[in-house]
Amino acid sequence: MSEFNHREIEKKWQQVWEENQTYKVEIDHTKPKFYVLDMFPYPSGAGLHVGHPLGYIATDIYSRYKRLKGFNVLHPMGFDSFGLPAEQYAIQTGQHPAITTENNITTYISQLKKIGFCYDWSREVRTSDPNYYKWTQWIFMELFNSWYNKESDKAEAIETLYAKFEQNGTSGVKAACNDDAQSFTAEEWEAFSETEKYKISLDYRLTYLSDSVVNFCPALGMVLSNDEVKDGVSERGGYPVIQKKMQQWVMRITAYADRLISGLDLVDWSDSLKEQQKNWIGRSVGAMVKFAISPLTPDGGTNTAPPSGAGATDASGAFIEVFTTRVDTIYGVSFMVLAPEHELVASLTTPEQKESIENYISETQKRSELDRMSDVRTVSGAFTGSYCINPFSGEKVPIWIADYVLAGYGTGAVMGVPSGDQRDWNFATHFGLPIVQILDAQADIETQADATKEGKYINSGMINGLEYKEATAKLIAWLEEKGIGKGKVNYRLRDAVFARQRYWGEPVPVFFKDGLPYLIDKEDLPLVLPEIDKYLPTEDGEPPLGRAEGWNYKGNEYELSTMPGWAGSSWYWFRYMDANNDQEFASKEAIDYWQNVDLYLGGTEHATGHLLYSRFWNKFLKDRGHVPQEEYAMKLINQGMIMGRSNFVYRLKDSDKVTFVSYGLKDQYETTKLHVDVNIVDNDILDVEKFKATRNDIGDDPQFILEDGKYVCGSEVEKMSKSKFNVVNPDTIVERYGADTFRLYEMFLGPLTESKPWDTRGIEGTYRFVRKVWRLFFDQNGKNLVVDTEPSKEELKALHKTIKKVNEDIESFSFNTSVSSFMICVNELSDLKCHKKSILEQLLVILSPYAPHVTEELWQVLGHTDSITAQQFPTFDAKHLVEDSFEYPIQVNGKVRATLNFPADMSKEEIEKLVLENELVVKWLEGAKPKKIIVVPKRIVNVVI
RNA sequence: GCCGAGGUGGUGGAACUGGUAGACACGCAGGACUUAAAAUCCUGUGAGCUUUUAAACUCGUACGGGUUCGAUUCCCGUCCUCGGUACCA
Repeated sequence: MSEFNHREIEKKWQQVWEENQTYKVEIDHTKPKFYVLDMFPYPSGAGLHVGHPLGYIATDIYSRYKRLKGFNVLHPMGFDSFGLPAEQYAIQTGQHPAITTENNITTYISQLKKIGFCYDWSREVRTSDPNYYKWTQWIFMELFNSWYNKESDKAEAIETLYAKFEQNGTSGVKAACNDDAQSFTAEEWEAFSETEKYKISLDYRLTYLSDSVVNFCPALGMVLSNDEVKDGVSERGGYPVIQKKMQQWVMRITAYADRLISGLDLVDWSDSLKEQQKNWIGRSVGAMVKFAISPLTPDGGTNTAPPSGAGATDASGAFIEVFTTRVDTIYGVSFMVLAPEHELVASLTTPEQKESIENYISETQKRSELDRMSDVRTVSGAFTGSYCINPFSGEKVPIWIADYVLAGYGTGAVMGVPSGDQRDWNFATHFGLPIVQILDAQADIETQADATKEGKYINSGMINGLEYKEATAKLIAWLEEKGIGKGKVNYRLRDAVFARQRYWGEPVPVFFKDGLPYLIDKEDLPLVLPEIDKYLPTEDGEPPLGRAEGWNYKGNEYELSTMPGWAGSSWYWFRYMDANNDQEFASKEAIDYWQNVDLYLGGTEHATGHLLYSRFWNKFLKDRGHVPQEEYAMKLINQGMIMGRSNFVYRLKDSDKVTFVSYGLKDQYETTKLHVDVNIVDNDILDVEKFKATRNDIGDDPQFILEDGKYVCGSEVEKMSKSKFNVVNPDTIVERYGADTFRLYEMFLGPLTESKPWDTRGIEGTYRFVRKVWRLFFDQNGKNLVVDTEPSKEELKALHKTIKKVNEDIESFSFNTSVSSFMICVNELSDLKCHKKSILEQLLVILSPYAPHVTEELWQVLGHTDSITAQQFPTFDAKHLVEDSFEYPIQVNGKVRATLNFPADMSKEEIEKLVLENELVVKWLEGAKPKKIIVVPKRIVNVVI
């Protein structure tokens, strides 16, 4: 084959690799292991677009590179195949999601195979496969059978908790548990029935049932994601959506909050990602404070304040508990705000306020949490009519409700300190509540809040004259002494809801008996998703699984919700280690060898979802002795998104005939901008005939106002999506330019971690590059040019420069600049007319991770019979980079203060002359403190002090 | 709103620790080869301006300030774009 034909070459080598199982990986103790993982995709119906493979190409290059460096590389691929879109499609068409998912995966695999990845496909996993989700369910059961012991700081089997209760009851037990868990003695424990004991244990287990708020659409009878809700109505149908409490399975991720923070020190992730996770967990140190409720007097008013400094809760014992990070500002409290969902709201509302409170609550129910947080400009709230007592000052504090307080964070109640918090200040100003200065350093609290911790306290009772630290300590000590509060660490992180009211997910291996949840027998795993007739909720609003006939466990009802999307993806990297094991989720031998992921690559959009949940599960599995490492992803890279480049046509408004005007002339008319399929646009020039033929919404005889006989389209960069007609399919690109060119171009587009637009035009450059590589081996007539002679100095220099650069670039994930280096190298070798075997051999090896097919082919042209994948990455030899410069010391006052570098071909005399001519520089150095010298090989450029 | 990232020619981007801004590539223009096209090769290409030429000068890294002999790079402020914001995966 002497004519370059990417189709033949790529087809041939993909076949050879498949037949020889070139990329099959086995445990091999003679080599160091290296585990490269991509975040596995959700197989959507639209197939892959050119944005998806970006990360896969990067990891593929890295894997191939590591292999050339002598590592045993695990590089698998699989599918996160449970999800909403397949279910949505099923609702619309009645097609079983398993079938559409299967089809989509088939498409994905064929698309991926065309790009020439070195995946070991024998290890493929699918989260929707019962052989896989058997183990997802198994992990769920392990979590259910565990509790978190804060003393040993790890999860333990629930039996150890029973043992502790038997010995000392709840005293001395430090557990992550539900807030309402009760206390009891060992004797009381013994007296409980088995059922009662079990019921108590439910408050401690790492998965538990809890009430949480969801978007519920009564018209659709469905729970919706925030995604599916737009402006308070459902995206589909536009029906109203309300916030509704629902009992759901929840995972106690908060037990791991501190370890999720400290574990970040063990991994090599970007600071910004670590920052995002830390902020998401949101550890804050503060205090819990109870505000006694001032009881209603018989005439409907409230009591006057009790004597100041009373502290103790009053006779009724009712109180509101708040969490605050600024207990030091407590003397500045001028109101109390509850979340509208707070459980005390109903009982606190006085008859006069009932109507306004109820109106406010119904308004709030229409707004999602995101709306409530985003919109800080609109201050809203309602007064309950009741008051509580500031335990320190004894002052009467009015109780309000407002939707800027969220039920899910802290206690769902906030003490309002308008002088120290801007949102409180806005609230107080809006409703005419007092603003009290509490620190002498607070400035200008008439116009805005000042959150300073500087200065000394004023108007602040027992802490007047103190500073922040002592004041906080004194207040907390007093609270703890009186038993009305305590210092507390709080987290923004909430326990993770582990249920979806949907069909297409893992069934939860739980049944209910006498209202209590029980696990099914492990022998009965997997609990396989049952067939149902329709994928909609039942008439009485139960999840779709409620439709399944005979869906019960030995006569007991199964849990009807399924697991969330993040379940299957929270442990999948272990499954790849031993993907076909039906005895364990992975064998001990495999886990011991592969340990954890050395390089993990995926989008930054997973920062606070998947990447937190999966770390949680990994830590849990480690605590229970199933896996060895505290963290599973040692190095993480976030690839950027590839955006689409949309094209537009401009349609005249108010015109009898359908008329489109070219981009350059559109400003002379009133036009409407319309998306046009980028696949019928070349270089921004519209193929008018194809446009006419493919659009049926433009009439029979559309008119075009052209410029220079062409219709020029406008363009914009947007997210790639079908609806924007800007999707580019990798298959088309691979067919036309080849996988090697495609791989090189994806890398050449820009830095891996940044988002960048796809522009098919630019691919010509890398296509030319690949053909230039071919031209180093064959001339235009297909004559083999390769000679086996000694390479010249220049040739070695060009090669080794590139070896060095490419090596450094791959290690630092700068794939874009290494492609540039290859281009420069090949240009230089072409200019030198270099066709020498020893140079070309090494060039092929370093290029092979990027362009595996063409290099494999040319490797054979050089007379080899083995695969290029079995080679060693060549070592860079510095001696070939001819010294361009040498050092020349600059003396100032007889002392060497600096050295300048000069081109090697300059004579001593010339340098003397230059230095003299640059007397200024030297003199300037004299008066300065030399810090650093910039070395520029070509010429003296600059001196830095 | 909050958290995180980013903004450099017509376009994608390069520039190592603060030291010649625009590497490499696309596009465009001109040329060679060709009956022609494709392919290939060569030259030019940030803006402005002076000059017959050679060449030089001024401006220029979102905007406004600051630090520095020197800023795309560091600091403060503003604007814009993207990701996340807990049931998309």
